[in-house]
This record gives sequence, C-alpha cells and structure tokens, in this order.
Amino acid sequence: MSALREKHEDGALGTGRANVRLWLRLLSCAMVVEKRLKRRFAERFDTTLPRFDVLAALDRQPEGVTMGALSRSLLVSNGNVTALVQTLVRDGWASLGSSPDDRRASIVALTPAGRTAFERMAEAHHEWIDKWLGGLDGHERVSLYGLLGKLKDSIAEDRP
Amino acid sequence: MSALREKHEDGALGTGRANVRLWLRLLSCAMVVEKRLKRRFAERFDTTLPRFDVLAALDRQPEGVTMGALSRSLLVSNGNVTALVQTLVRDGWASLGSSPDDRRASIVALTPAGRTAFERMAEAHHEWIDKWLGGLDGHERVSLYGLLGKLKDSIAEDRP
DNA sequence: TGTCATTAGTTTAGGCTTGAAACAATAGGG
DNA sequence: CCCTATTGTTTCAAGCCTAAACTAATGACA
Repeated sequence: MSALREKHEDGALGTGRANVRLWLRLLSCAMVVEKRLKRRFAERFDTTLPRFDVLAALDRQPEGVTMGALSRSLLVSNGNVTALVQTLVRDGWASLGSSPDDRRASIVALTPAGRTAFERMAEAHHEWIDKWLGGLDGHERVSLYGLLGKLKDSIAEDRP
Repeated sequence: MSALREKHEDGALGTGRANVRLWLRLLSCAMVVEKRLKRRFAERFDTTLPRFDVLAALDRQPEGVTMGALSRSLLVSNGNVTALVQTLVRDGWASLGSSPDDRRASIVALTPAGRTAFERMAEAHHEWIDKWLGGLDGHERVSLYGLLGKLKDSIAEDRP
C-alpha cells in the first residue's frame, strides 16, 4: 500500500526524493571542500577565498577589466566586488584606474605584487584540490565531469 | 615539446588541472542552485535557506535537540545556530527549553506553526529541485549519486 | 540642445558565517 | 569540600553577500 501510494504520488516522471538526495550530496561535497579551502587560505596566506577568486579572475585578464565584467564573471553582486577590490587595492595587490573611453567605468588590474601572491596561492590551491579529489581514478573523474556538465545544462535550461 | 613538458610536470600520478576543473564545475553547480533557492525562499516564503535548514533538522527530531547537536548536524558554528534559532523563536516557529538533565543545555524543538510552515516549504523545495535536476535520466542520476559518494569518501579520507 | 532612459559603480541595511573570548554548569580528582 | 578542566552556550568583531537606493556618465532622440 505504501509502495503503491508512493508510486502514484511520484507519477510517471517522478523520482521520489532522489533528486533532493542528489542535491544534498552535491551540496555537502561542495561545502566541505569550500570550508576547508577557506581555513587553509586563512592559515597559510592570511587571506580569504573570495579575494583569491578575484585574483584568479584578474590573472586571466592581464590588461584589466571593468568592475561590472568582474562582477559578472565571478557571479557575485556589484557591491560585493566593490568591497573586495577595495581591500585588494589597500593591500597593494590590485590597482584601480579609469577607462579612457567611459568615465563611469573603473578598470581593475593585478599589480606585480598581486600576481606574485596569486601564483603562490594558486599552486597551493592546486595541490590541495589534487589531494582531496585524488580518490577518484581517471575514468571516474571524466565521468563525474561529464555528468556535472549535464547537470549544469539541466539547471540552465530552467531559468524563470 | 609542450605536451612532453606537461606530462613531465604532472608526474606519474598527476592529473594536470583536471581536478581543479572538476572542482570548479562542482562548485558552480552548487552555487547556482543555492542562489536560486535563496531567491525563491525569500520571494515566496519571506525566509532564508539557513532557516529552512534548521527547520528541516528539527523536523527530523520531534522531541527536540540540544543546540550543540543541532550545530553539529548542520555543520555550522555554535554561535551561528544560536542566532538562527533566536529568529525562529521570535517568529514562533521554534521553542527553546532547558534540559532537565543538564542545566547548561538548551533544547530546541519545532512548534506546530513551525512544522506547518516547514511542510509547506519542503514541498516547494522538492518541486524546485525536481525541476532543476530533471534533465538527468534515472541512470545518470544514479551514476552521479554514486560518483559523488566516492568523491565524498575521497574528501573525507584526507582530514588533517 | 534638452530630456530621459540606460548603464557603471558605490553606498547602505540586513542576514549569514566564523573563531575567539566570556560565562555558566558539570565532573573529576585531591 | 574545593580546585580545575571540560562542556554547552552566548556574545562579539570581522568578513562575505545581496537587494535596493543613490550618483554620475552615457546615449538616443526630438
């Protein structure tokens, strides 16, 4: 009876709570790794993950980017980027200039000190991730990467 | 030459930046879903995801739990749970009492209003997740779930 | 040129999160 | 019975994050 009831509630396309369990497991993996990274960045480099994310984005754009472009590439709000960049400028890791084309726009770029700091951190970041994800063999890694790609598409499909 | 160099740098066990790419994709999926959930909870229920998480944890323990147990089950700090529970008590969704065994311990439990609110939200949460993850078929879902389990184990293996 | 919508960025108010420090109650010797 | 370490919880400072309100510059158009 209970089994029938469940089947009926799920309907033809239903998945019970499988999707929710999948989501919770995904979230759990992401949270654990993120919290560990956060702690490591604080301990070894006295900085934070969001600041590292900004440095990484800037490292990919040697000529500098506008605040808006940075905000979009990091998927965080404009105001948040403003605050993060301010601290990086204060610490001498980023520089802020005006665009010659558009007086509204600010161009933010990595300083040499910022680039050096980023490279040191990126290497450690790489090693930590390799260690934590090292339990998957090559086949599993490729599989998981592909499935996450499908998941990403599925998520992107529904945007109201 | 470049290919050889890369191979050499990676070493026998190396994976290039495959693990980092995998991590970034995983993080991206988690972030997108989490931000969407956050917006939905705010729009439709005028509440937040962390508050929902607390309600969900309390729903699983009808007799109530101590703050410490709640903190551990949610993987957040003690001080954080204190603040979240205070807002739930203020809104009449949770009640806070003392343990008869240990006068230091507080026991937090769902109120009837809290249970009702949670059930409404859980249903919507379920539907949203089903919709966003619906692009995966049953086989893919099982595969992904299994691989994330392996990943979880791999992450848990290394805890310094 | 004058008006007005749009766009870039900052500011502000409010919520989440943590780690450290403070407090209170308990438990275990001596 | 006291002293001390431990445990459960709260408080606090600092940083992240967002949405909304705001300023300033741009661009379209009459």
